[in-house]
Order: sequence, then C-alpha cells, then structure tokens
Amino acid sequence: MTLTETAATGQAPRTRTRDLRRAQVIEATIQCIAEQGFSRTKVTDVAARAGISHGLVLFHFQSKENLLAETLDYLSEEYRQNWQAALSAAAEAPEAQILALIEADFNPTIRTPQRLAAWCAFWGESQSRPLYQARCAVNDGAYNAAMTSLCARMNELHGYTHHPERAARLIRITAEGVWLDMITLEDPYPVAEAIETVMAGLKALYPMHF
Amino acid sequence: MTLTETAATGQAPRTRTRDLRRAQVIEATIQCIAEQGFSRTKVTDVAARAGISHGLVLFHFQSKENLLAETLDYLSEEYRQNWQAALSAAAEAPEAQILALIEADFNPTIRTPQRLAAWCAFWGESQSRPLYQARCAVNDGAYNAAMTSLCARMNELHGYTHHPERAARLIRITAEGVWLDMITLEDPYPVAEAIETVMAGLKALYPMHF
DNA sequence: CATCCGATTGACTGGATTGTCAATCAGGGC
DNA sequence: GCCCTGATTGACAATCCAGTCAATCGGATG
Repeated sequence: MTLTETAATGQAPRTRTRDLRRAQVIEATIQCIAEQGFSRTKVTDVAARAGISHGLVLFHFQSKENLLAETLDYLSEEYRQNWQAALSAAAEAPEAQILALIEADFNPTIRTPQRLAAWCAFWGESQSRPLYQARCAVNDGAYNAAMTSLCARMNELHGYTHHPERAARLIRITAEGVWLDMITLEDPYPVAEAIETVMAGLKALYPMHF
Repeated sequence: MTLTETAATGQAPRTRTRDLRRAQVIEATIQCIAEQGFSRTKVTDVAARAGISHGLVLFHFQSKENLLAETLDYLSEEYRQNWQAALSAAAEAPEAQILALIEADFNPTIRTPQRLAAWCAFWGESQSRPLYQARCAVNDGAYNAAMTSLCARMNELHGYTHHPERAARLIRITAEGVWLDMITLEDPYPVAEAIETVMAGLKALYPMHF
C-alpha cells in the first residue's frame, strides 16, 4: 500500500513543498526498513512506496546513505519531542514524571512496532553506529539525565536508597527490553502485558509509589 | 587480520575437515557482521577474513542467505549451551540458579562485544525474516521457561509474590538491556557496572536473596 | 605409485542497484 | 499570457555482488 499523493495534503504532487515531500519519503523509508529490513531496503522500494520515481528520492536526499542518516535524525527527534512533551505535561512529583516517561514510551502514535523495528535496524547496523552515536547521543543523554534526576528525587523525597544512575538505567532498559521483545520474539505478548511488566519493575524499585 | 590457516589445527589448509572449515567461516562471518553491519557484509569479505576464496564459502554454505542462517544457529546454540552448562553446575536453590544464569550472560568467552553486535544485527533483520525468529524460538523459549520456573520457585520457597513470567522477563531484558547499551551508547559504562546494574534489579525483586 | 574424490581456486555471468542527466513539466511572478 | 525556476521523470551508465563452473590440487587408499 503506497501513500496516496493527495491523502496528506490535498495538493497535487508537483505543488508539494520540499519539506513535505522529504517527510513523505522519510516515512516511506521507515516503513521499508521495518518491513524488509535494512539490508533489503532499496532506493527504488522507498520511491515506489512514496509513489514517486527513484530519481526524485535521490534528488531530495543526494544519496541513499544520506537518506538513511536523515531518517535516523527524524526518528531521534520525534522520540525526544515525545518524552519531553510528556514530561512537561505531567505533575511535578517525581513518581508522576517517571510514570509520564514510561507512558510516553508507549504512545501509540510514535512507538509503533514499525518504528521500533526501524530503530532496531539502525542499532544493528554498525555502519550507522558512529552516525547513531553522533546524532543520537545528545538526545539519549538528555533522556538519561532526566530519568536519573527523577530517581535521585525519589530518594530525597521518599527515602529510597537506590543508586540513581542504576535505577534510571534499569527503568530505561526495561522499557527498551519489552519493545525489543515485540520485535524479536516469534509470538510476542500484547502491549498491555509489556506495560504491566515495566510497571512490575517500577513497583519492585519503588514499592510505595507504583 | 585474518585467521591464519594453521593456527587452529596445525594442518595445511587443504586437509582441514569440512566441519572445521565451516566453523572458521562462521567465525569470520560473525566478525564481519559485527564490524561492518549486516548490509555491508559481502561473501567476499567473509572469505577474505577467513583467508579463502569466496567460491569456497559458497561451496560450503550454498548461499549467502544460508550462511547467515547457519551463523545465527551457531550463535543461538552456543548461547544455549553456555547457560545450560552454568545451570547444571550451580547449586539447587533457585537464587543460586538465577545468579548462575546471570553470570553465564557475562561469560567473557561468548558474550563479547563482537558477538553481541552480531546478535544485534540479527535482531535488526529478524522482523523481515521470520526464518530468523523461528530458528531462535526454541532456545529462547527454553531460556524463558527455565527462568520462569526459577521465579516461581522463589515464590514457593521464599514467600515472594511476583508474577513469575513478568519477573523472569524483567531479569532477562535487564541483562539484554545492559548489553545493548554496550553496543549503542557513545561511551558505554564498564562491564562491571553492567553487572552491578543487573544485580540491583535482582535485589529490587528479591531483596532478601541478592 | 596410481587412482580417486572431495576441497579449492578464480574467471565469468547475469542481475540488480545506485547515482547521473537531459528533457519535461507546472506553478508563481511579472 | 509568458517566462523562470524548481520539481519530476525515465533512460542510461557504472558498479557491484551472489552464484556457477571447469579446471586443478592434494591427501587418502590400496
């Protein structure tokens, strides 16, 4: 199923602005990576899914390599905005903020199996590892810093004594882990069960607050 | 640096047995995947690293696809043997067996960054190749079953009340998660810190036993 | 020492894929 | 209405790579 030209904007293809077309191509790239894997994703496939010629993909992104890099940027930025928005919408108490971060991780509009599969594909490609590290390190670091300071405040306010970095790391990798299960297990458990698992971990760490 | 022909057996290349050569090629494949990623690993690269012609790689493995599948089998089997051996060497108490499983996960001879990077690459492709999931499903299931029954016994013997599947899942994804950090983080923490993190998680679940 | 047979090589092929480019198209400004 | 500019196409070039195969090699066997 290709994105129809007019579905997103109502404009004829030719009048699409540069940025809209780029976003459309990036969405198609995410879908291709998720469905066919990294190594099998061809420029032609992406173009077909976006309903344009493969020459145009390269016109907008110069090279396949660059397309993939910009796709990673896009995912990273989308993820950052998601958790930061959740954080500022949540109540001030650290337990509420931790919960908001977890819930943001299960926001069904951006944490779809498709997007997660694309993330996983990027992790697996060492060619993209330096790229990933260079471009995602800032966002990853910000997430870690936020979670760590929340864990530290749980200690201060509620008398827990966990090592803040380790507690933060446990919470983060728990959420990552259940998502990885969705992708790698032959027959995965439902998302609701994934959430319950993460909550069980939170409850083990902070029994009085979750 | 290629594996030298004679290092492993002292025999001339031609006299290598079929199985030794196959193992050598699989090791070369793991190294290539870890260093170059899945999509950039060519049969020619694998052959060069093993010090043989690329025709011979295909002679022994029929196709690239099959080589990759057998490499995954090899990793999966190696992993299974490692934790099963650790389990049978450990004391009978469930807390001792859980600890043995965790320690097995950090066995430096098979849980190397290189091998983990290869695992990660397969994860990234597994979504689009059900074959990969199918090949690991039996071993993954056995690991889960073992861990789950240990968590159930922790409840029975020591009065904990955790949901056994979820507790087992938490422990497993925690160990997976710190390894994933080793691969994806820009500047990862030491393995000792990774172990401490997993132990902190265990202690949160079973405070009287870890 | 001769024969056999699996292992090994390397040249070759067919197909696929990325990237280029000249030609065309159409909307916006005049 | 007309041009200009950026978007778009599709044919084409260049490269790369998996897989094939005939020829050779050399250890084992008798």
